[in-house]
Amino acid sequence: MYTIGQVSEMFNLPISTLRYYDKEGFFPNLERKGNIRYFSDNELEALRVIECLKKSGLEIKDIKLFFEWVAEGSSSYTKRKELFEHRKVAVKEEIKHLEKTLAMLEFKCWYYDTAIADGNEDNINAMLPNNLPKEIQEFYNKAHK
Amino acid sequence: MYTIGQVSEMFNLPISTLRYYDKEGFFPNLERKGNIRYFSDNELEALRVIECLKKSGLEIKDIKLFFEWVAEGSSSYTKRKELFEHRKVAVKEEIKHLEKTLAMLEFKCWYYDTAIADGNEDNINAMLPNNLPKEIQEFYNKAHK
DNA sequence: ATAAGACATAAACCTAACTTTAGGTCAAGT
DNA sequence: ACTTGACCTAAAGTTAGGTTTATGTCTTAT
Repeated sequence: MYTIGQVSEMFNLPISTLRYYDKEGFFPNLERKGNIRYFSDNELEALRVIECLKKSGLEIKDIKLFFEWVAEGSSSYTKRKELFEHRKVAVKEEIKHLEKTLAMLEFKCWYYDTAIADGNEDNINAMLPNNLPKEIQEFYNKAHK
Repeated sequence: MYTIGQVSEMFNLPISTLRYYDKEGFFPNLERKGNIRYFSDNELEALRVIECLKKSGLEIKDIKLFFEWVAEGSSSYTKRKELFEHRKVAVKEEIKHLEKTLAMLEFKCWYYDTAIADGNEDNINAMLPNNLPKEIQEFYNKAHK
């Protein structure tokens, strides 16, 4: 059993955020003793799920919906499974998008390394868009496709 | 040369967003003929940089700063290079975080597959936290570390 | 000549996800 | 007795990043 202050430290989340999540109904089984919240492992796992779903791109109102499904019991297993499957697809796409972003960043780092060495961007611009060094050309193409 | 409507289609961005970016100073060399904007390859590349920096987690006000550095010319090459290096680190961290998220999603998919097959969560709960099937245990550990 | 469609501006408006404020309870230490 | 520190609530406030609205211009097709 943990107080809200302890959970705040453990998850590096402001106390106000934990209260907000509670108000949103994310801890339906949270225990209280004399108005004070006590978090159990149950709530810690709920917090991990919240962070996971949030990171996957789900909005708070839809995470709320998920916790309503949990409250419905075993009849909602299939719905819950499908939610996680869809989130998996979304996260995989997001990672791909970030890898494209990374390619642009690699290109730009090379660009400025070269510009610093040359003192100007003339040589680089002469190589664009198809005569860059092999490895850099790959970054460039990935970032521009 | 492209009109704002064409660029909007090409980048799948609302016209209002392009005007907003312009107002923020992201297209310092944008040409106008009789008050109408004409976007060149220059501005398209600026848009790619904006999307890249935004995706990397940079705020609009800091992207603004970057375009001010560009306007300063070659004296800001080093600053610009450092910005891209830092963004690279940030994106790599973000990808790692998403991979952890993905591990949680994989675990949850298995969890509900099993719950659906069993009709309840009892068997699963008996395996937690250390006696899961090998592959699933790895997802679980990654998601809970 | 008039209606439609693409362009323009300034300024007000919107939304999500918190965060802050103002006020209060309660237990422990000095 | 009183101050400190951790907890509580309800309600108002904040912020980023656009988006919408109201109004107007200009060109082109009917």
